Amino acid sequence: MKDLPSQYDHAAAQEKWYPFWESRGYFHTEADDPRPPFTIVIPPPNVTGALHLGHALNNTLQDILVRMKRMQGFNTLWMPGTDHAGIATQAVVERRLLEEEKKTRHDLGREGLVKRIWQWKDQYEARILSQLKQLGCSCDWARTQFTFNEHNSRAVREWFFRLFADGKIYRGKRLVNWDTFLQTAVSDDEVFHEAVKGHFWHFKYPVIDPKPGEPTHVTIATTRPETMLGDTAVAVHPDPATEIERIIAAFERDLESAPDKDKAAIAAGRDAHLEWRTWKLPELLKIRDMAIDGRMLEVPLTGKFDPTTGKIIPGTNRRIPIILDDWAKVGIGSGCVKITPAHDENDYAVWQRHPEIGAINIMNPDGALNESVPEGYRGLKMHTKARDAVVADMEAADLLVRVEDRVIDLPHSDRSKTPIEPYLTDQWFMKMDELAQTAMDAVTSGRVKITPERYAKGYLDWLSEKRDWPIGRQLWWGHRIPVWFIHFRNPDATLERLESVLNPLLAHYGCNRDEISVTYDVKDLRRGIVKVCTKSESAESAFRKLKDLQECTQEEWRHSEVIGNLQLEQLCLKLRSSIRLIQQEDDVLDTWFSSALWPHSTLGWPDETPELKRFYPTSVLITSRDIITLWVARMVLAGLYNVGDVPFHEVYITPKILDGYGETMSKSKGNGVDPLDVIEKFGADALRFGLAYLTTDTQDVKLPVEFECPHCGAQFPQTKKNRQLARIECEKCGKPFSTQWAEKPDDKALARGAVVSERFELGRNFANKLWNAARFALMNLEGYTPGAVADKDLLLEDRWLLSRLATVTQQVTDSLERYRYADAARTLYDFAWNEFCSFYVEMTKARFAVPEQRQTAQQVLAHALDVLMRLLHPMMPFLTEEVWQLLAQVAPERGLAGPGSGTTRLAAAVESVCIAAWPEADVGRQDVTIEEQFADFQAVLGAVREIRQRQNIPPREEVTFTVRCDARTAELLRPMQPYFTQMARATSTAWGPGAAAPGIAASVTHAGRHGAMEVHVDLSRFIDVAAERKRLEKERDNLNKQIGGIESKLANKNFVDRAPAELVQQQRDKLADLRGQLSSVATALAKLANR
RNA sequence: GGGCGUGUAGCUCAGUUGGUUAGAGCGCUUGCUUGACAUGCAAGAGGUCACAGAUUCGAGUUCUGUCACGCCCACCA
Repeated sequence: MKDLPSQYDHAAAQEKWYPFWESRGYFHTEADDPRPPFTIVIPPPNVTGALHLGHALNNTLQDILVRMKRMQGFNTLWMPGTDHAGIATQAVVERRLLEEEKKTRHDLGREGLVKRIWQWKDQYEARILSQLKQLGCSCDWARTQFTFNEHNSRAVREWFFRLFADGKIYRGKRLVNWDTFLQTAVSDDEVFHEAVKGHFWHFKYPVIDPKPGEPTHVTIATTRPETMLGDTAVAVHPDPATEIERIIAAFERDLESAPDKDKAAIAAGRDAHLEWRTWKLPELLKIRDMAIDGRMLEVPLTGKFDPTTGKIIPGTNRRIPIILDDWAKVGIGSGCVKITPAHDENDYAVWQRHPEIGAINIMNPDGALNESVPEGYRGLKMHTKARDAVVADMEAADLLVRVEDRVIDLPHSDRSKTPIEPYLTDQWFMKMDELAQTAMDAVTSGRVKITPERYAKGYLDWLSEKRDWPIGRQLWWGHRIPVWFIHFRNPDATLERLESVLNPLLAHYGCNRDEISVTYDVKDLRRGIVKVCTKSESAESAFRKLKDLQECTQEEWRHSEVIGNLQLEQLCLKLRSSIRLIQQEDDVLDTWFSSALWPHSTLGWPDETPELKRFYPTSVLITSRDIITLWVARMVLAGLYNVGDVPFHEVYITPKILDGYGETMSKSKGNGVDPLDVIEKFGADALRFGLAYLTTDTQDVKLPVEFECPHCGAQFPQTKKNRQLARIECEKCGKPFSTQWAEKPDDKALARGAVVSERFELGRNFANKLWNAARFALMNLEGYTPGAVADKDLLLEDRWLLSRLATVTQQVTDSLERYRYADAARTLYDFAWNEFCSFYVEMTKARFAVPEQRQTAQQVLAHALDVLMRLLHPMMPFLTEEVWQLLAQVAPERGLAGPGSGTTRLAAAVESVCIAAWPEADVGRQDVTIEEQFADFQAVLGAVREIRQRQNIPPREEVTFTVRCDARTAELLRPMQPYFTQMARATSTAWGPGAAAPGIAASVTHAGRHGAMEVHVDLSRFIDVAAERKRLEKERDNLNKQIGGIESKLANKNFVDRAPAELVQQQRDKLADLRGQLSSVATALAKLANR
């Protein structure tokens, strides 16, 4: 034991104990285990990249809970796994493909790309799982899941099929956020807005055959001029005259009620509108009348292109109506607004109100203009070349009125970081009305409880909109939507043929009627199309077979298997004659569609597995707040729909870790922290403890980060400037290095520097403190013999420690059960450091020197260390295991029962702290009196130390002191003499009411349990009069201030009458006590004055 | 524009139902190579609890308003 290093070696402990736990199967659990279950499913990390600090936090919090519950005797299952993260993963692989091989996905083809992504997934999944293990996560690895593995694919197909058969899935034209780089729709949640510098162009559209007195042109303005090629109308407000009056009146009202400082701005707004009324309204009214009259406008640049001149043939431009719609705002610009239904959200809404204007899609999926525009523009990218061309041509045609600079909040795709184009496409949707309601009910009824509660509001607000969920993605990486389109040649006979031709063939190829679901809408049916959803892989392969038979050439047909089977051949001929096309859906499902099933699919659904019965609903979900809607809400509705029960009873939302500037950490910003860097530098225990310590009531937490130079080890703060660099130069030694998080290190050979945070020093230091306390205990447990400890042998400090230990056990358990991680961490930190180490361990030093006290001290120390390790284990698993194992070598049997029994509760320690029982609070040991008595001891000790320090008494010098206090306190303190010697090099010469102050002394007065305690340190050899006087005067002033405060309080009749009597009395006692202290101080001061 | 949250020591944060002199870690000052630990020990300095009102005997804590900051949602031809 003696050769234990004086510093805790976290790397060695991590290397040793994780494999130990895993090999013993502590993390594995079975469904037939009779103990009550406790289940958590991991929020599956995306396989896009390595884990970051946010994951470390989230998973640490889960592990803390899981480890505590395991110790509490639950059958504990923590289900691990990863998410295929459709768009994100495909995007990252495609980006790499382009960078490293200059290839696009089309060069590889669907199969080729998907194969690449699987390779990526294997690589990162392995890395992620390894990171979790290094963090110490006690997941049941044998059950590791992946959202896109075979089983989960089956679950996804099953859910889709049920929804499809239930009529909750439909396909419709919708304006979507189109990512022209990835060529897919992205959801609103995957779009971020970024302010960019842009322009506001004012164009003139000619009026066709203007009558005398009518304007010849209508002016419109746009930030996206290229969209004019898809304009199908210009809108004006139906009643601009009334509307402008209403607006002006509103300004007047605001002006009256607004505070003075805002008045100028409001007046300016009103004046602008007054001016508009004067100058713009008359013309707008004319245009309004023209709209009523059904007059048309010409959209420039949309006519027939003449290749010989390179110009538009005059008179061929598209003609569009002027329509009345209050989307057109009054008081701004000309009051007219162009309408491009296929490329703008609001214009799309206008089209819904005016279906007759139609919509023209002018864009290809790649963001270039399509054949709906004149030849000269085709193939130009919308927001770059097409825009320039349109603006140039409008200017050349003298139809550009003016251009303004303007900052535009441009939507960007979160995945590709390119601008979004609104785009009209066919998309798959899930009807949300009823499903959303069930998810809302689950929370309002309390079946699912969200902590902290405030997050329930966002959840409910979002769901209450009940917006249908666009579930399709135009990607290759993901669950392919299991739908086939069957195009019949004769629309009239569609349904009949479906049953008479398709069904027997499907059956022949191994697909039964109940494995498919058929749907069609009126529009489809008119064109002879039905959609068929396949439930199983066998149904899927039957369709592939049918598709082959339908498409095959004469030659292939002659060699096909159907030849020779007369009945089959007949059917297939019918198939070929009645069906024009069999088409498989290309889209894949939104990632969240499969994530929504996570809690039940990972437990075996759709099969009725023992796991599903045993572990579902899970106990709690721990996740971050930005996916409450995307993920949590959808899991709730999916669970209710598929299994009929909520997926979890509680949801705990974690804090968010921000950098020193309060910004979210991200790879692209370069401010992320790799948990492995922290683990390497400070240890997993330090990281975990530090994270738990930060987890207050979902406060966001700022974590300033530093770079660590790989050459000289110097640390310097990360700034907004240096974190953007791919190559960072050390501020100390000047040598360059890169960081893992830099997006593109320009030099791969560059040494990698870590990004760390000094905030984790707290945990590292704490771990080391605990390690050394344990080391001390182990050294002094030599000769430990398990045996009974009689209550009477317990000294004051033993009773104090056991009382505190009981309280701490209660507090930690309670805090963790309520997700108050920081409270639990702080409680343990304070207790272990300031009570266990600073007092108890210190005091045992004296006792180990006294043979008859040695054994009791050893037993209490071993017991306390045992309990402390168990309490700390969820937060610091490696350190506690290391200590646990060492302790087992010297004290294999230990334990202490509640009071009164007079015996120890000796028990052989179990083989790992992982599976040790969670401590139960010995409430019988809790004793307020003992704790107060101990506080008196601490106060006297503190007073002596304070005087020594203040008087600059050399540490080696012995001092003597007296304590004037009541007799009872004196009785308690007298036996503590050895501790004063050891902890303050001080010897008491008198205790009690009669103890007099030495002639020359420095004094401190302290409010004790039974009146004031005066501590006098004999200073005849050391006195520093000036210092002491200064101190006493300060003390006197402080006392006077307090006395004044209480006196005025007590003089207040209201206080005396209305405050609780108890409190008033308390104040009176306090006042008396303070006055006593004041007089002692005065006496001491007077004495000094005489010197 | 709507919602949620946050302003407490130089920095990062605690402060549970209103009730002694508002706490911790880091940093800072002073003194210590104390036989567990310098990743440590002892002592100390440092705060008008964003601001203004209200309720109350009493407000960091409750209410109203103001200012600043952050996040989410919606919108911006």
